[in-house]
Amino acid sequence: MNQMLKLENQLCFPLYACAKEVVRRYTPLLEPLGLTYTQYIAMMVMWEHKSISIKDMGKLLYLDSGTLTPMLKKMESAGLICRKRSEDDERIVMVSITERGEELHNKAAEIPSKMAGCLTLESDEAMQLYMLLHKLMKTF
Amino acid sequence: MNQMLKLENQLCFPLYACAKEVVRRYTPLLEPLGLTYTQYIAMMVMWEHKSISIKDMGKLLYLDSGTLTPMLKKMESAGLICRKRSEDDERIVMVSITERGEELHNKAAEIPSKMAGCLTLESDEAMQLYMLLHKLMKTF
DNA sequence: TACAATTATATTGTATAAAATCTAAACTGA
DNA sequence: TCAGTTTAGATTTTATACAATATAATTGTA
Repeated sequence: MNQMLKLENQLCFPLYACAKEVVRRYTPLLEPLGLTYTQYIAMMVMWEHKSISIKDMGKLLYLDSGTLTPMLKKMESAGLICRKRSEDDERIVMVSITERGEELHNKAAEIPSKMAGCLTLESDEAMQLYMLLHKLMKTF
Repeated sequence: MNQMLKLENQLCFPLYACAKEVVRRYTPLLEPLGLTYTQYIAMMVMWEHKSISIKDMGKLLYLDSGTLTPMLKKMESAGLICRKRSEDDERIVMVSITERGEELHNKAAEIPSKMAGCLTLESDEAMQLYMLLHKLMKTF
């Protein structure tokens, strides 16, 4: 049996499994905010940028319009953001944060520390992991 | 603005984004085998175990029956595996690899090295990442 | 041995994801 | 200037994922 084709010898599998499990741990923390994980990272973009095109949000989140369009429409009907075509260039849809979206920022404040408390890495290990993942991301 | 609620300060986001991008890089490599990434890791389990219950496969892959049941049915109709209820305990569905499933093992042999070639990590960095992810997985 | 609790899988509903295709708007060069 | 190309989003299709619920088989126990 090809040893490389064993799960335990794979680098990509723990990456895939860890990511899923971490996202799953977010679910109960985000539920009171009415957000899914993907919506939460979209809100992070909105809290920082206030207004941004769908294209630029897609670059930041590594998501395409097939994922973003329906999700942003849901978030709009939840009153967190609004979508409006740019007047300069009608191809571009600008997404802007609403009052209601800003209010969620306070409620979300405690989430990062709560998540950090769930994970078993020491802070130097977390930093190492952070750097390795960023280096790996440069591949893409 | 809460600095912790910025994408760039998150540990979980690069984990999530990396995992997605890596899986995306598998797609063209797996296409000739007619497999998706999730089906590929399920085949890894089958190549190693030959026969296993859905429950045990779920533990290995961190997937539940809601994901596995429909996927394994597809893989069965593709002739890669067969599903059969255990005679000892009718609740258990045993999944077994077929000839056709075994044949795919050879075709898959070159995939791990091709993927490794796509990634920009040095081998010691890859090993570090491997260990950190496994440590993180122990949280779950 | 009934019967409550547990277990393994299946089903349903909701939410991503990504590839492929489509559409309308904007750009570009002869 | 206008046909061809590019670009930004939307749509469609297919495939996960997971929570919640349902169901049938098995087990534990009074």
